Amino acid sequence: MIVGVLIELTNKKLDRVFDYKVSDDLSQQIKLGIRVEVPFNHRVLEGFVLTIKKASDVDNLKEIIKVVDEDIVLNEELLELGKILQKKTLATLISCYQAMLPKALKAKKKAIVNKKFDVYYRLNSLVESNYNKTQQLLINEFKNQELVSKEKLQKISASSLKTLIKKNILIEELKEHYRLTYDEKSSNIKELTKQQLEVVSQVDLNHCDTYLLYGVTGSGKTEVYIKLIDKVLQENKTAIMLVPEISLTPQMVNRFQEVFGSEIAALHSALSDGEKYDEWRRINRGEVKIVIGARSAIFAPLTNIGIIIIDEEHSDSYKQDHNPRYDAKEIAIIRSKRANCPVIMGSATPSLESFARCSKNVYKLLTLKERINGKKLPEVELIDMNQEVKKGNSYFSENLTTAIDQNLKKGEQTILLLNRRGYASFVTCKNCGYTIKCPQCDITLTYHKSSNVLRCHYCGYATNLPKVCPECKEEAISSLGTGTERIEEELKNKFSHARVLRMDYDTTSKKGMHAKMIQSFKNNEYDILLGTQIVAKGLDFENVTLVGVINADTSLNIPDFRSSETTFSLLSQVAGRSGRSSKSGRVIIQTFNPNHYAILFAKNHDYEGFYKKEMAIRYQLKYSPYYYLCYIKISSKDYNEASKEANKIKRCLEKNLSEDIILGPSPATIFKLNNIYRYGIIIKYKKDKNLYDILNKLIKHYQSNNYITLDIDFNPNHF
DNA sequence: AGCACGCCGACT
DNA sequence: GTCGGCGTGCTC
Repeated sequence: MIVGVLIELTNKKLDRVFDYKVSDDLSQQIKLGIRVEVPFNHRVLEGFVLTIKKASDVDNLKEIIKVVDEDIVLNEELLELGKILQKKTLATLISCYQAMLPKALKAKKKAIVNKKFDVYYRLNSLVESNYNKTQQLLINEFKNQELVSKEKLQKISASSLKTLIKKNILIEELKEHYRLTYDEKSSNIKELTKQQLEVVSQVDLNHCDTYLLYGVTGSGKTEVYIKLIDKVLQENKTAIMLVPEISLTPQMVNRFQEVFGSEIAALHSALSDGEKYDEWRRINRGEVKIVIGARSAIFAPLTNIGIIIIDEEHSDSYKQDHNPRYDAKEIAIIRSKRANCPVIMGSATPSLESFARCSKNVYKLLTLKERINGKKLPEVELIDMNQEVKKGNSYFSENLTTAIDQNLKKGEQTILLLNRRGYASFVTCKNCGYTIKCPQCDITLTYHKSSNVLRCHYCGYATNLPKVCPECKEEAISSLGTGTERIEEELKNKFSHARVLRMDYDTTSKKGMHAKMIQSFKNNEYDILLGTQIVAKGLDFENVTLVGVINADTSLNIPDFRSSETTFSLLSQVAGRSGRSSKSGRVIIQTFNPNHYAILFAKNHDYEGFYKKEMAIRYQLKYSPYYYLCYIKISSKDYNEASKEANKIKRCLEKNLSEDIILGPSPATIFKLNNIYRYGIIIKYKKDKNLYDILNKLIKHYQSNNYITLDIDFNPNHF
């Protein structure tokens, strides 16, 4: 037997199958998609078996060392999906397979995750007639069952257990247990409103259509998902439910576990490697019906899928921002075609791309117009910060200050959003205007007050805050910008008695912290929740009646053609956090651009108005969804080499893609990162007829060039 | 990727 | 002489 093995190395030159002989005693264990250990150029590596055959063109084949798995890791569907993924992303095939698996199951010699075992004992023989005290104990314990856990035998000392095992009276048996446990179901599916039922009835569960569920915040999308999944389970099929990222997953998992109990498995980054490993195997063994997770959960090895749901579909986290740069929404549609089941994408502020597809009848539109409590969306007040600054208010306008004060007095809660996208607290010299940047990445360093260091958010470089300006030598360094810490300080000054909970990347990075904070805010242990975008997403607090946005516009200023869309979406989402229960809510948005359309449409809760306006702009500027974009990044240690090759590539593209628009090369947003210079070329195209061929040729051409690295990103989120 | 091999300069 | 720096080639 000969097998073709795809080895673990991520190198374009090695991204193909290598043949190996299989000894007779290993051949029964060999299956497609299983991991094996092979000798490869003076070392031992792991790889996936992709082909099984009788003969090879290569002579002097080496032999497989061992088979790593008992169960198949990549089933037939995933093997095929990996190849599709490779064609779509132009990443290496091995990286596509690795991306589909939890760390513990990737082909990689290191990264060992153990199974967890419980120790049990079996009573073998007790032949003596006069039982001593321990033996009597044993007889009692084993009266009703064959296996007794170690915990139950605590009355017997460790040393006597040892002797019993030695004498072969007790036999030790290990039983694997999964790290996560789920309680049994504790509640039923909520009664749906007429509007929700209408939506549910419109979904054809036996057809592979894609639906966009456009429902305002608080319209009860989650319950629609639950109802649909319940229907699917009754057909004895399974379901995948994607949520944006960690922040939302625990909540969603809790709600699903109330309804579906232990039929669910979770896959998201808040889990440890071991937990992910266990959850994945529960899925692979067919022990669960529903998988809830972040982006990569779209590759869950479920069989017989009956529905795929993607919540908050506008979130950019469904697109992976490193190789393979896949989009989970695309993968969902591919899998749905194979399973002949629907895909449901839900959002209060759908991505322009998805909404546009509805208007072309590529997706089917489902609408939830009303909030479930019958309440209107909250009144939104815009504050012109230009005027406030003249009055001497820098962070908190008069109106926001009074509103917070009133809320504190009423004992109701407030959420404050600090829009920090593309913006953070940084340090400049008041004298000469010099801004301290990272020596490796050319990125403005972010000031962290608690540790008094400046840090690069891209490479991690850290330095102490200098006393004098490195440029003009004046003692005029001061921190600008508005970090959450700064605002928190200001809040404490203004409302000394308020209990403020700060939530941002720094405070929630520890495992489980995020969920804990949300719970304590829910329990009314705090008056004010202050945070970055993390507070805008899907949270549901009964007692929140005021939402304040400190600085609405920072995300408008980032150099990205989607900045209006992300700003609109963020503001709409956060406004929806207010007044979700019987109490009505209020929203105050502070901005320096009170006339910007993204902010005005958000104020009026007018998604469709925003959609029309933004679509017109995209049309004019030839952006998505009118054109597809492809971003080619050319990077090199050598400044001149990078620019020279980037221009060569541009010329090559122009020659071969006459119908497309080719922009650049221009320095990437971060031109210098880790001492590597980066140029970008943008291709705007309508048809991809020649594009993939040309790009594949370029990749091939540069694969043996040690000075130039090519990176290709279709539908990029960032440049 | 990372190991072997080979070619060159520096040094106990 | 020989240690070690790194450029090049190769991997079933």
